[in-house]
Amino acid sequence: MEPIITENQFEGCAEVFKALGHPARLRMVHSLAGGERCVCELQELVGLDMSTVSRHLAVLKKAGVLASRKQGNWAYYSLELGCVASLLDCVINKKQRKER
Amino acid sequence: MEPIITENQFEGCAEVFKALGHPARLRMVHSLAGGERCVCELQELVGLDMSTVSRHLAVLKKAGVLASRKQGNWAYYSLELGCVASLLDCVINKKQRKER
DNA sequence: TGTATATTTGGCAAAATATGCAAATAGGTC
DNA sequence: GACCTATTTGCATATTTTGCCAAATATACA
Repeated sequence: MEPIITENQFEGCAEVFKALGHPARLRMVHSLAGGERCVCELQELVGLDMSTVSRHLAVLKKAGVLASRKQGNWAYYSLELGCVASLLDCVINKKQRKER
Repeated sequence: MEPIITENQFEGCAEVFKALGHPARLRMVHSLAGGERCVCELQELVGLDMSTVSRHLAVLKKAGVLASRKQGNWAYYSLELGCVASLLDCVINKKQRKER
């Protein structure tokens, strides 16, 4: 009953973690855990160039972390991989407990 | 009661995810979830140069994911951030459900 | 002391990533 | 149609990551 993890699964999984492994992207994901936002809101949140934000969002979408929909001129992003929200809590709590 | 996440927390958290965001590192972490291993065992697992494995392990240790102890000639690494094991399961299960 | 083994570190080249600016898209409005 | 706005894409550059080889460490053993 050992669940065997294939190389493909490791790679897909690593892609998710890699996508989360950037402060700006993590901050945006955390914000999106509270509901969908448009790119301009996220841009204001992280304070990077709009084009840079757009690229970060593309990374997260490609990894399967986010979904997006277009409405008029705006693009709205939302959390697709729901468990990511608890991942964040988990890591923050663990680290916290150690650091103080 | 809103838990405010500081910039430092985001960065520490991102460092953890970043450390997990590489297939070889993820594979080693998954193996270490089953108990501590020496570097040579992990080297065999991932099939990279020993020096490369050592550096990967250093990344994980720096992020707080792994701990290490030295005994004789051998260095043993073990999982320090326990929740990481369930993170992996969480992401793999989510992705799996979507892909097939 | 010398030798063997496990691990880490220094150096380097190739590849990937991050970022901003400018240009291209796409969808609105007049 | 022309114009405005939000977003994405092309390009250039700086930085980081990855991987190996070779050298340095450290520890055990004879």
